[in-house]
Amino acid sequence: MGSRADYVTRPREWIAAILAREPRFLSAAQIHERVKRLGARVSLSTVYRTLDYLRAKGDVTARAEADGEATYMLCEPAKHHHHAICRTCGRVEDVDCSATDQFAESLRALHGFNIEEHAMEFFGKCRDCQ
Amino acid sequence: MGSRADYVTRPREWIAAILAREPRFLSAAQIHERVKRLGARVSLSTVYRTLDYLRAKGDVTARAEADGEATYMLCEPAKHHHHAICRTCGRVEDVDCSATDQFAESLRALHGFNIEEHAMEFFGKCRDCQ
DNA sequence: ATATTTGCAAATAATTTGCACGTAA
DNA sequence: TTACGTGCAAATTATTTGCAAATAT
Repeated sequence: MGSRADYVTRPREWIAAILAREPRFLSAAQIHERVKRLGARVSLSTVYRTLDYLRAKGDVTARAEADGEATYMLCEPAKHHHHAICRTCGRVEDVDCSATDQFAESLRALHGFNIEEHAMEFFGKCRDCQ
Repeated sequence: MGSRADYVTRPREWIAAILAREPRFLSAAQIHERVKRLGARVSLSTVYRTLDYLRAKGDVTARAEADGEATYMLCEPAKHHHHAICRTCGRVEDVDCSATDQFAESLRALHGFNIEEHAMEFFGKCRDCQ
């Protein structure tokens, strides 16, 4: 059934290497592309399975793009934080969330990131479901 | 090419009626289901096309669920606001974003909504792309 | 030696599209 | 009448899965 041995294999090393050098969310197809460009032959299904494996390990965060395509990035969700995503190049900066109001300011000061738009979602229990 | 006549048709009426009575994000398949339950026969492709049409009109907002499935809700994105989504029933409350820090408090006070988790995303230009 | 991982090809699932027919204006 | 909308079936796209062969331990 599920794996529990954590074998170190070539495909896993290639995929981890790609993720390690790109601070942006990449789709399975994009990762597959880049692995091939590095001269390795890894099947697309292995890319998917490896990404699931890394996500289960807590090393990778997944995101659904607007069109529904899944994208992945090295990032420990355990440490609660948010993302500043560049509209032009996709680069992701981590942002902590201690002082919500200072976000914009600290983003500009610390990361040189200029917010043009933001989206927030709150999850919890509504009036009727408490 | 694109439509510009806005015909009022049965399928559009059914679908709008479903959306109007559900304050939660619904998938195309769910909407299709409900329309059928009301005794109407509308094809799934028409559901998709109608949702696109309503989104283009600015009446509907779309969202990608965690698994990538698209969901839709009546909601004017023109008026910038955020969403509080119930983890149990999916009910969505609109939240304005004037005073970020008071969100949690005003959500509890105004909507009886208890935040358990939140996600934020910032879009803009990073250092290198300004 | 043996449990895990991989590749390949086929299976799914969500969404889109071509086209002939139906319908609102 | 005629431009627009719909249904149906087939095409696409992203992702998953079965299984035999390859590989890490």
